[in-house]
Amino acid sequence: MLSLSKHEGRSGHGRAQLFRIDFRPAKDMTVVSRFAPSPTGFLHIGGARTALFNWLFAKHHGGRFLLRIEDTDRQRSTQAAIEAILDGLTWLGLDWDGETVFQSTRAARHAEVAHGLLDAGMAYRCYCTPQELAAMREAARAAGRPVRYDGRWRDRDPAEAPPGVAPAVRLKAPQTGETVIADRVQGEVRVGNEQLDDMVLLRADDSPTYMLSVVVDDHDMAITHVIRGDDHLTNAFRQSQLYNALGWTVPVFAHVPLIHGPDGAKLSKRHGALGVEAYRDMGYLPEALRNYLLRLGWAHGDDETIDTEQAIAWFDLDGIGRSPARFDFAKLDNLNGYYLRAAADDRLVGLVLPRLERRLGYAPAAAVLDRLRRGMGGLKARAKTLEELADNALFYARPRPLPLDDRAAALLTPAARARLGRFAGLLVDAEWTAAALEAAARAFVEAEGGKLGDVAQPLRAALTGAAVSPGVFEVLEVLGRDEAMARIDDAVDAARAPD
RNA sequence: GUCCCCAUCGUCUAGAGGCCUAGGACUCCACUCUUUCAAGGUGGCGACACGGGUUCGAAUCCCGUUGGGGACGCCA
Repeated sequence: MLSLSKHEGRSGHGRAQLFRIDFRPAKDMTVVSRFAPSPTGFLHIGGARTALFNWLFAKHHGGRFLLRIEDTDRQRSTQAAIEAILDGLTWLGLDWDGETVFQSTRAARHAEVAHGLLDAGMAYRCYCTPQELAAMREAARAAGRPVRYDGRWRDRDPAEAPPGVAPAVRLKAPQTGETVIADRVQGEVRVGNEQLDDMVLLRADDSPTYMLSVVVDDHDMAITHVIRGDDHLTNAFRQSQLYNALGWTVPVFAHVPLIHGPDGAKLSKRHGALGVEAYRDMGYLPEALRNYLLRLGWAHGDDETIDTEQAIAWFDLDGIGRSPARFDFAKLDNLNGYYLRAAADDRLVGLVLPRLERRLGYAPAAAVLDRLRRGMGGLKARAKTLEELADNALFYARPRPLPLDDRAAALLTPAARARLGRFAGLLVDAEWTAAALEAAARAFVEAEGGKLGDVAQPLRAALTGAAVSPGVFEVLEVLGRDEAMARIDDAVDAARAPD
């Protein structure tokens, strides 16, 4: 029997020791993890992280990652939410093994287990009405006592049951001693059994409760590791009691701290508790979100940019911290910029195209597509998100004459336009590569006197309509001689137009 | 109210009693590179919540305080 104190269990060192002794899985034990969302809304960012951790853990150990939709609340579960969750996981690249399990289809099995407990005398029928229960809770709260069911039907003769009241089935939970959870993240957590009441297993309509369903399904699906948000930590005590009553092996628990908003409070919609599809729409790459979520509450030394292959090699439960982390868009942006720069140009073109179409109101022409392909290197280096990338790419897609923003207009002074006109004359039969064009520009300013910017900036304004863009000679090359000369002419001609 | 959990720069974190004058990353600032803006490079600002112990020695172990979070449904 292991008799480490709570505190030894909590320290990093002690924890490692504790689990070396207690939890080293048998050599032939295959890890089976699962993600078990309830389809009452989209796949939010916290759920996505939980799914990622489970997925990574299974991959790391060469095990299986299963998906179970906990749709036992028929009122609140929707088909749209199920699809949103599946889409979200798919977009994130978190594939699951085997068929998706729908918990609602297993109600009969759940009830069967509960009735077995009833037959064995380990559960009992409770005839309390909802009103009675509510009154009980209110009285306890008012008296400053713990709020829980008092077990009034636990040993009462069912013959005394009031007529017309359909009973719920409750577990006859231990009333003395304590229940201990050996949690891979939280350490050894214990609670006195007098703190826990007799949980409902079956409702009055014979439908199973979440508490029953989870335990039965995790057991039947042979789940070895339950990794979930630590809002479930107290549920783990009750579930542990149920496992014991059933004589089943308790899985390894790992309760991961929740993600908080920037103000430290529970993540709300305002903070970013959005569906993953919202992050997709905001222009984040799935690999960036995966990396960000991985580092939120988990660390591997000083490593920051960790691709998925590396994450699989490194991920384990010991690296998970126990304090809640706050969601930070600035860091996500930074990581997204990194993965944007690393992404293949063709892939980015595909992602940016629909965004351009939305801005333009029509599908860009083939020539534009070609420009995007060739100009992507300069474009992707300057964006944090695909939305920003699309904004910056717009000048490649817009028809002439290009609208000028204020700073670009300010750049095109009469003198600058005149200079641009003279430079354009040299361009007519120049070799059309960025390097040659830059050399030409340098030669031009050398001859005229002045800095490269004197010609490069007006050129940028003429070509892109903005004062900020990818390298102007790259833009020149990508646009091609005809389009570039036409854009320059537009700007120069405007100089001749009467004010 | 009861129970449980947490506490290192603004944020994410490294940290296993001496390698800590506390490291990295994001943000911010400066410089650099430079045709713009990014990216890159260099540097800077910036933290062990507080109080007691234990110890030759504490960010690290113990106790308490304070602050934060979570759970207390015939929801999941």
